[in-house]
Amino acid sequence: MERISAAAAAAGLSVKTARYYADIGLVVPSERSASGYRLYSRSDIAKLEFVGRARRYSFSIDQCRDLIGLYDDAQRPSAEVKRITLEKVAEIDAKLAELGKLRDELLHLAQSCHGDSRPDCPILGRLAGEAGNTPPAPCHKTVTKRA
Amino acid sequence: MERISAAAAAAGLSVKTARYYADIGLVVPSERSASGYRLYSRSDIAKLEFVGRARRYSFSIDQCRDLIGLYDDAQRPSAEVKRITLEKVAEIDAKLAELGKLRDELLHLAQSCHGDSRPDCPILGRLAGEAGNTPPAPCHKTVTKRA
DNA sequence: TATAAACCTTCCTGTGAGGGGAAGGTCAAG
DNA sequence: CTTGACCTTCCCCTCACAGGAAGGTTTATA
Repeated sequence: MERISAAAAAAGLSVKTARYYADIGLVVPSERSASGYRLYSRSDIAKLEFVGRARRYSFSIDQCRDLIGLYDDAQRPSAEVKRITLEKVAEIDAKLAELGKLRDELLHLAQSCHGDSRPDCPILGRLAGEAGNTPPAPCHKTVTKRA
Repeated sequence: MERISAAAAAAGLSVKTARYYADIGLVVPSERSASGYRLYSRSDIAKLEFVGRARRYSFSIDQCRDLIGLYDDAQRPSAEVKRITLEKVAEIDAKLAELGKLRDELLHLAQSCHGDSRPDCPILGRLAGEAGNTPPAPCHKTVTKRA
């Protein structure tokens, strides 16, 4: 039975985060000491680690709740876990598409700006609603290399 | 001089959003009616549109504040605007890299899961901290086509 | 044994960018 | 004169915590 700072450290989380997870009922330590200290069992700490990892994989707290439920349920069908994971992948894909489009448009704007000390600036012109020549066609063949 | 709902509609924003921008001093309507109604001039509405567009380009409110300042300043050097824009592009690139890595790892996990009704699931195993075979190498050559 | 340091507790506030809704004032049409 | 569509301010909610205050507990040291 570890106290909160040891448990959080073991799971790679901050004390604040561990306390928060306890408050919202995500990972509730199985015991309290006589003086009211939260006491984390080995299994509690494993759950903290689990959630920490899932959060780093960008699962939301609600999704973590689902995953912990499945993790706790020895009878869970793996299909459910796979479904949630693929859902997350789709989410990320949508975000990637949106951000990629944004990036391309902004870069296009920046490239069309001479960027000197003259006040004339096509970026502001565009933001101000000027027509601009051809709204950067969704040319997503050239993807900037990531990492 | 338009009242807030007409102004917001013209700029493609919600009334709440327009009011918020006024509250935080981002786009303050130039007049108030005798009864206290916010009254937006043509130029105020243009600024609302400007900010709306910049927000859609994922500029933060603070960045919008900078951009509006430059937009208002007829003497601004376009270099400053270009700098902010390229800064934003770099920000987005970082986000894209991070999300791309996440996506690849999650997809790798999902693909290694048979996804049937059996309880055995490598995704949960991995989240629970099992070693797993080779943490998905940062193979960023195959990027999912966006859009 | 006294005390200081290092823990722990609960409670409150703040973040970004607004959304939802209550209570109440204003304005045009019927 | 009343209805309904506007408008105002005010306050609480979101998400996933972080920061800090006030006060209790435990442990190490002088």
